[in-house]
Amino acid sequence: MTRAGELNDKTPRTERGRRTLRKLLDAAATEFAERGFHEASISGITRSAGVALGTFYTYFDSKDAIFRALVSDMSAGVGKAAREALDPSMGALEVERVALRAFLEFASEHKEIYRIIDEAEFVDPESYRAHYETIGARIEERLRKGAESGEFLPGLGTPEAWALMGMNVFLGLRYVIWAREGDPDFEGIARRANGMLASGIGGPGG
Amino acid sequence: MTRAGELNDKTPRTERGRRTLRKLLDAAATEFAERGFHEASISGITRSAGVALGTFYTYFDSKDAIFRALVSDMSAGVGKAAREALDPSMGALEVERVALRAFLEFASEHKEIYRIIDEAEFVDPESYRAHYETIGARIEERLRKGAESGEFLPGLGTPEAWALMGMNVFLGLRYVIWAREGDPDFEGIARRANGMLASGIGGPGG
DNA sequence: CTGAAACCTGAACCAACTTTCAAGTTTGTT
DNA sequence: AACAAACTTGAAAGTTGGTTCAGGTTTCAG
Repeated sequence: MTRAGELNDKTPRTERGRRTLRKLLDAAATEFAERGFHEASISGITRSAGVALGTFYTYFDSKDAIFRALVSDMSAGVGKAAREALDPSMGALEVERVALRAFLEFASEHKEIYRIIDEAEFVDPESYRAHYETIGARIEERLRKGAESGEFLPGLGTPEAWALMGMNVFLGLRYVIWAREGDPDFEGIARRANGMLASGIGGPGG
Repeated sequence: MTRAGELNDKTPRTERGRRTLRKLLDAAATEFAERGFHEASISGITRSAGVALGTFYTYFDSKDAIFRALVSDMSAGVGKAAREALDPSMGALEVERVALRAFLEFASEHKEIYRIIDEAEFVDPESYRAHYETIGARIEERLRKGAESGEFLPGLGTPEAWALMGMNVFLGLRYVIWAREGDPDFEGIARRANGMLASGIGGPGG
């Protein structure tokens, strides 16, 4: 089985090997995104990578294995993109606005990532869960800091973090994956979500 | 192909036929929920339904077809459960709290539905999208009414509706599907989400 | 009662993929 | 240059499971 390490021994030792591995991963990303895990075929991946079928097994033990490798790569990529957009000098609310905007932009440029991570719910449930738990924890930590600085209410915790994460994910689903003609731009969406987050939707009596 | 109608002609004409159809649908729900679409097999479904393999094709054209039939059944079921919990005499904010609570309760009692609807993203994308667009539209309509009565801010629209839907779905994911020892109960979750919705998480300066 | 339509049966067909493997080529080190 | 390890190749083995079908059984209207 070999989980966790996943290095397994199949790590390439030569320059050529590293190039081939990368070609396979890139081809797999496209293939899985376009056809979905089950429709995608290893021969499709190797064809599109320009290598022979058997070569695949030099680098991965199975179709599942390459899918898992991809998910963990991508999950890391999402986190990185978010962190890079943020800046410690921002206010807590501003951080949330910028994070959402960066997320929408990133999703828009890497739609394939989203299909693949979503499909992980079925192909590799553990990674899927780990992905959201990690992001959720990161958001919760931001809320805690915001409360500490007095910008947010005290007592915010896991439920608020997951609610916020769900907001972001569904705005991505609607305005990136299922975007329509005439939809507001990402900045506009981020602003509205941020307004909602700041003071809710209740009237002045709130 | 035959979409939409899906009656196709395979509708049973006799009492025995209707019974067999029901047995197949029930067996399929269990089978798909436990194993997922691709791992599930038609022979598994027929075995668990207690009929011969060939009988399956008396009622459905393919594995996809029975999956679609299931998704549309279940999507309707979710909507019905939500509507039944609501009551026109409730205030707008109260409606949202009760709706979330009902959703969490329903999800908790029908976890299989959630796995199946989620998998529809890959097996039957149109139904998946239709499912969320329908719910989103329903929420948007509730927000509009709340704004009209003055209980909600004016100008709420699709972004707020999808944000709210995302909150609910992710709270379901975390507190129903991935529930942990010591988590707050559904009422508690619904209250916290409702507080967030009412006045946001910004401090008094909000 | 009766016959036609509806329904049921399960072995066999079939297409599609994943995975293996033995033989050849390239790379990099000594 | 020379050799071992790394890498590549693609045909073929092996699975798996959806779908078909010809023949039997049950249902039910007339």
